[in-house]
Amino acid sequence: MGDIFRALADPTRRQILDELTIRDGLTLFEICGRLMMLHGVVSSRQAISQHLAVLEEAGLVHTRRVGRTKIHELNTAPLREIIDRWPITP
Amino acid sequence: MGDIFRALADPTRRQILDELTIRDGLTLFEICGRLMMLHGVVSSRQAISQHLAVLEEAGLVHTRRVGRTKIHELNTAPLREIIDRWPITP
DNA sequence: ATCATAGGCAAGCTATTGCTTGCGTATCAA
DNA sequence: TTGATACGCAAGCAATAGCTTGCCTATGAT
Repeated sequence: MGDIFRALADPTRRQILDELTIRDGLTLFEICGRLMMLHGVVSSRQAISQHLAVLEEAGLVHTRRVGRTKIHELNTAPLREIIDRWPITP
Repeated sequence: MGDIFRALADPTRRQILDELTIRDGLTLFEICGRLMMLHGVVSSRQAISQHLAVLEEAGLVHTRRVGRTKIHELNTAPLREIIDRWPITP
């Protein structure tokens, strides 16, 4: 299992999580398109693919292949580690 | 205001937050000592000082000077941004 | 069978990060 | 006032991260 903190450290990766929060189950190309349209992200497909690999290693994204596409699904469960580790005092 | 995600990305900085969670209001030298004793961290004083600066810029640590020492206090409030941004679904 | 689509792999480059080193400043004790 | 303690500043260095480039594989359509 990878490092969720390192995965969250990159702003593009956080925007990918934002997109999956809005609309889950996107393919790589769909994520590329939405990031460019809605956030002005200009990264290449390979860059996004590498970001998705980091997110997947951290357990924040689960994937499954459907035909020649790959569906990416958000999994926020690992974020619980953060609030368990440093309790948020109001 | 700095980037809390980048601040959390480094393992030494996370251990600093751990120490402040156990015992709050430590000085730089106390943090250095406890990190070395309890976690086997071998970083220099300057390295820890730079880490604390990053944590302070991110708002995760507040400081106040007392004589010639500097008291570091944990502030977990910025962590709320994380759970607000990506709701944790059980 | 041919071609286009969706994605993977790996090497190379550049910017950033974390660390060290050396010196400087402020506070306290003697 | 002299010395020791606690910390700050800034330049330099090595490791890492993110990105690009080029080529490859697999699935689906015609």
